[in-house]
Amino acid sequence: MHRSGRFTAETESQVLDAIQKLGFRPNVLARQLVQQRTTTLGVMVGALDNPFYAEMAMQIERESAAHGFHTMFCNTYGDAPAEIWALESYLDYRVAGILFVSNPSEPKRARQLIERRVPTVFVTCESEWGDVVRCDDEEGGLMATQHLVSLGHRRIAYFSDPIDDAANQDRQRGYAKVMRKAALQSSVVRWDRKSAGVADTTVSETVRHGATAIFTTDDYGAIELVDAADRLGINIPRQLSVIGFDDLIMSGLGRIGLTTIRQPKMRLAQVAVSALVDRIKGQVKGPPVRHVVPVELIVRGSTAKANG
Amino acid sequence: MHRSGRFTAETESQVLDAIQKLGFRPNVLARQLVQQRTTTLGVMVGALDNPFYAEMAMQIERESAAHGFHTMFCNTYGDAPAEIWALESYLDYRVAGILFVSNPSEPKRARQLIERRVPTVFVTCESEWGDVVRCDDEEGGLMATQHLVSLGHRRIAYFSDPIDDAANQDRQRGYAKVMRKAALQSSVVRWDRKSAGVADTTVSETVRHGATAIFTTDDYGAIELVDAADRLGINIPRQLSVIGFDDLIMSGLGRIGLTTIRQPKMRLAQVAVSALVDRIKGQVKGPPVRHVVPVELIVRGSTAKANG
DNA sequence: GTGAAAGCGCTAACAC
DNA sequence: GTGTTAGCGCTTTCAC
Repeated sequence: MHRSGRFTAETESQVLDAIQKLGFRPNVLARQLVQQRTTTLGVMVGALDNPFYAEMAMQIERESAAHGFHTMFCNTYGDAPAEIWALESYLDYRVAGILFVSNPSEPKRARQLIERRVPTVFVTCESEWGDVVRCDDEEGGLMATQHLVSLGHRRIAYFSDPIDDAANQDRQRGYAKVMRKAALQSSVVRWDRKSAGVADTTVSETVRHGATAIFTTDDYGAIELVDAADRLGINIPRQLSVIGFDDLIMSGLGRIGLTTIRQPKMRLAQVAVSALVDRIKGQVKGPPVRHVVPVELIVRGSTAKANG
Repeated sequence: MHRSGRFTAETESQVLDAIQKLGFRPNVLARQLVQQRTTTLGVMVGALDNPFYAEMAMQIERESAAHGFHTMFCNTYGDAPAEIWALESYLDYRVAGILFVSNPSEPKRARQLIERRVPTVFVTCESEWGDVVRCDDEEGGLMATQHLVSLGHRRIAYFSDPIDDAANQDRQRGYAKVMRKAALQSSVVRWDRKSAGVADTTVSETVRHGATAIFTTDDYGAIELVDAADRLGINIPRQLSVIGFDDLIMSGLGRIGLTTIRQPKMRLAQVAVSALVDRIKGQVKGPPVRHVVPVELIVRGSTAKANG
């Protein structure tokens, strides 16, 4: 604005009033076009009806806004074409950066589309070429399994996600390490939770085979297992201990009371958005950076001493 | 594309290859600038860590994508300045339309900012000047209360949200109508769920005053009440029936088992996005339109016959 | 300091 | 049809 003495204060305020009244707003599109940079972030997130993603999305949006960035969201929903469409749109919009909250369904395509073109950060998931912000998933797996072992459980099953991503693998590795150390036999169950009734049969099988505890790769799955156990009349935690991973808001409800490994979602979002913004501003250059955020064991009612 | 015989097929495919290889993508900003229209939608949504908003956000994003529109989200979080910032940003971005999923915290400011400038649809909330897509909230209130009355309850309390929006009022009106008709005394409790321990004292008070049933204005609140009742040792539904509103995914969990009035979230999103797109394309003109979507009673375990 | 001019990457309108 | 041109609304540069 030209604040010279050229115009009287009156004229100036009249102009300002007019701007207010007419609701004039500078055109961001034009500015961004000429400046060759935007303040838009593209966020790829698994379905928002999964509370973990919803909670992450919320934190990311808040954090981005705090940095002056606007967020465009896409529920990938495991739908590869939709994901590619969104990714291409982000490029067309010349987003300043991209945030993956869940693994791309077509990692190679995603990579060739965006690598070296727009800064990208992977939160809660893995990548060979972009910055990664993750919890210490192996440590979490260790803590979860150790918790169960220290409660006297000997037959502990690990329930893995059908989407076998890095987080899942690391948690499983933590599990396997503790089991080996304790000279216990590992038992990994991969279940497809999409199909109805699968939880029931899987839990029932697992218990029939003698398991007294289950470590599930995420809370949302754990809650389904608890639901199944309830239906089957299997008492939790008396007959079966269940521990999850994530610490969703709903996991803390009295009726759910899920013991779990907490992922600090706000912290993850903060680190991820900061990392992305640093890349965008060019304050960080060079090879991919990895950020690891610590996890925490939250003990609630779904785990108890093994009887006998 | 110029598909004349001017160039050989070979040349053409070479060019196309180059486009692919270099990852050329047309600049949406430039196109939108010259076309004077965008395919971006701005969505104002209460905090995404509230499952109702998360579920709505997901449906809206999916539906928008199906119409070829991109969504920018803002968690209002009841934070008026953040909301205004987002709204102004949407205008700066020249969004094609705006969707309110929760009431603006500053309705007047919001109105003067966007009215007659960009098409706006209010889903699940109310407006005097924009299109509205809502459930039949009064009918829902009627159904919920009728359900409790028909179970033999005489002292039924209505738990209202501190944010006394139109949806809340309509549900309350439905409640009041049924109570009057049944010659029962209404009892409306307004509680501020933000403060800790409030649920406990409020529930305890309500039961002490003789209530055997509570109708809460939303499931998320109802679940908190159930949690409180559990802590207080009040058995649900034996001593206290609880019915909510929304039908969140988590309300259907065995351990929650909340009787509720379902808002069809997918349908709401479809109608809302269609209405908005119609306005954007100019296929609908003139005064605000109201769309009403029917609700449905879902009976689960949190309500039962009144004893005595 | 101030004002004019160039140009960001597209689309639409217009001659040819 | 096909090639050229103007211009969307800004920022930046460069004379003055």
